[in-house]
Amino acid sequence: MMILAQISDVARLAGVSSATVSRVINGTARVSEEKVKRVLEAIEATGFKPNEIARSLYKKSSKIIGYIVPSILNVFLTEIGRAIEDEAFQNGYKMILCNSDENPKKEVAYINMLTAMNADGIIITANNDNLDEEIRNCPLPVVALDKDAGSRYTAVVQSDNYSGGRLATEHLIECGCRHIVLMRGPQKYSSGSQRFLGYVDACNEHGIQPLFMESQYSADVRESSRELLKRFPHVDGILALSDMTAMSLYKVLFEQGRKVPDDIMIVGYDGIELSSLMTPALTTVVQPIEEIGRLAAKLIIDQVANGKISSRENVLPVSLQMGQTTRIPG
Amino acid sequence: MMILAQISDVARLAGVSSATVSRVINGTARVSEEKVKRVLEAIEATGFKPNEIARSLYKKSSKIIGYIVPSILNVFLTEIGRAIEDEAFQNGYKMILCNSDENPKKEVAYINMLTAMNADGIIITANNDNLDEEIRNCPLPVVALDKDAGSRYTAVVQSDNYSGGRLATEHLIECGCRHIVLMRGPQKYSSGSQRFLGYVDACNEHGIQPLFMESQYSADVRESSRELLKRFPHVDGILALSDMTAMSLYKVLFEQGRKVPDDIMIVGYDGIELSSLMTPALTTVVQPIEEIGRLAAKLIIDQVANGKISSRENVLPVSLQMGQTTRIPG
DNA sequence: CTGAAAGCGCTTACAG
DNA sequence: CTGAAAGCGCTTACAG
Repeated sequence: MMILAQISDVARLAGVSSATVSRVINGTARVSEEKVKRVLEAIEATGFKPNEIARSLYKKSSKIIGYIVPSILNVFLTEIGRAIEDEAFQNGYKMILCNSDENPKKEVAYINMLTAMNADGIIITANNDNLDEEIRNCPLPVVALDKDAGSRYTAVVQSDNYSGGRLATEHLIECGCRHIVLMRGPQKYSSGSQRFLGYVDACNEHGIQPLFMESQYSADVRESSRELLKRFPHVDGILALSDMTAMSLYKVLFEQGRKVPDDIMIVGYDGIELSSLMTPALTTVVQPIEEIGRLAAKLIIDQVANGKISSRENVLPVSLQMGQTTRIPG
Repeated sequence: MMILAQISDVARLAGVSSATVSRVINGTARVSEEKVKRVLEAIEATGFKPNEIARSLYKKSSKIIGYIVPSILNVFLTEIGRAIEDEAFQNGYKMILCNSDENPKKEVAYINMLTAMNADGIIITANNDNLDEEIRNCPLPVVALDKDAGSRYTAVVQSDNYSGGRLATEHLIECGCRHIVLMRGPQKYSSGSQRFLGYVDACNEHGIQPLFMESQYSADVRESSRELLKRFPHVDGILALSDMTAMSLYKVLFEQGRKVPDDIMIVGYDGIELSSLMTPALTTVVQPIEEIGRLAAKLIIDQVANGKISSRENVLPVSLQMGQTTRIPG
């Protein structure tokens, strides 16, 4: 613990005004060579670090990007967070990670908090439909992940969920599956509805009956997995909602003696690091996690710099990564 | 996007001074009933939210706790982060998650950044020994996780690593293992050295030869796992460094046709949510993740309130959670 | 109980 | 090129 030097201490030591010190630090105006030298020495001697709070009060920007997620324990979202943080840091921004705990009140509280802190933007994966009012009233740019482009958001970044659903389904069909069940996410999100559409289209094109059941995003889906096996006893392929749920689903299949991929094949979704560390390694639809996070951060950083959003709707491509939970015959 | 009301707008509308509005908001002094009413109405009408930046400039506190971790992808640390965030939020604090990427420069940059933001404290899992200088010069309380109580930290919170190492070893011995290998973490951390001591003591008491090899904290330890099997072909029990590394280790055992728990038993470490979702469910040493995070946050919050740290050294108890990667004979 | 004033620590027109 | 002054939006002694 020690007392911090202020700009006035530096000014006094260097024999100049605070304004001059500020100019040297920010490079906002020419300062005579000699004074620059004295100021730099004084900064060195005092260990002066500008108070960012005072600076943001004037600048009306705190170089903070808020990232609001329903759960910090969702690895996919955390991996996106890592990319946001990385892009932010490279540009002199910080990221505040806000865990809404799937609690609408906490989401609102965080939006207000970030506004009150002069944050420069918000990246959000909301699980709350009644946030419209808050977002409309929010003076900051709000970038949504995993949403259809609604007028209330400044921009939307997501991956191509339709193709993802399609790709996974076509792969299972290619593997010989004929009774494919989709574990369907909430249809109010594009991740849920678009994947479903991709799945249905692929099924129809191959003369296969689409089968599905509702599922939650939580990591532990053992209960609904058991339910699935009961409702669809002939299932030979399952599209999971995420890699984490695939892991939990696999556990149930194993317990019930259903061999993967011999009896039932599984395709996960997201492509988190874990997917390849599972035993067996998971076949999964890989979202461009790094790009999603970076782009979301970049949109906000550019908006601050240029005053306008460069691209409102952003859909990034997905790909299929084959592991050991599916097998192509022959 | 819309313009924000300021305290002066509220004051004008209510026909009082800014000081009075401030008093009503903060409850710092008595205000006549009638003016309170008018102020409240004006706040409602204008949608006024106090600017936290201006407030923190005066108060020299931004109600922010910084949490610096080597990697946001370390699930154990993220679960602790969830607890910190929760405790923080309940007390009107925010948490800034700082991902140091195992980069010492980034750690220093974040410490400076948090200082410049008037953060109220820092919780850190540093992987950098040369941080002493920065921490000594840091005007904020710094709570370390996973460190021996060094004089440079304001406080330390960790779980009982010695007992953890012991507990896991005794369990494997009880399960009949006689060639137990410890995947040993960096000895500069108490998590590494204390667990090792517990392991060695337990081995010695049972007349078993301690065996170990160095390992990293990264999730993917497949390479060192293969190395382990080569160096210790008779191994019948392995203490992993974490649950994540146990998962990766299991993958290698499976690939090499070593049956778990029949041929080799595994004990993980941490007790993250994932440990029970693995197939087979992992036997692991459970750290009190929730308590660790909450306590670390509480120490900082209390320090702000009372001006002093309530407890400098904090060691929390661990427990063993049995899964399917070990089996007690008979 | 209440307002005018000073101050938190910076930055930037403004005037020279 | 440079300093005195005003201002960012609050809070709190101070005086009444």
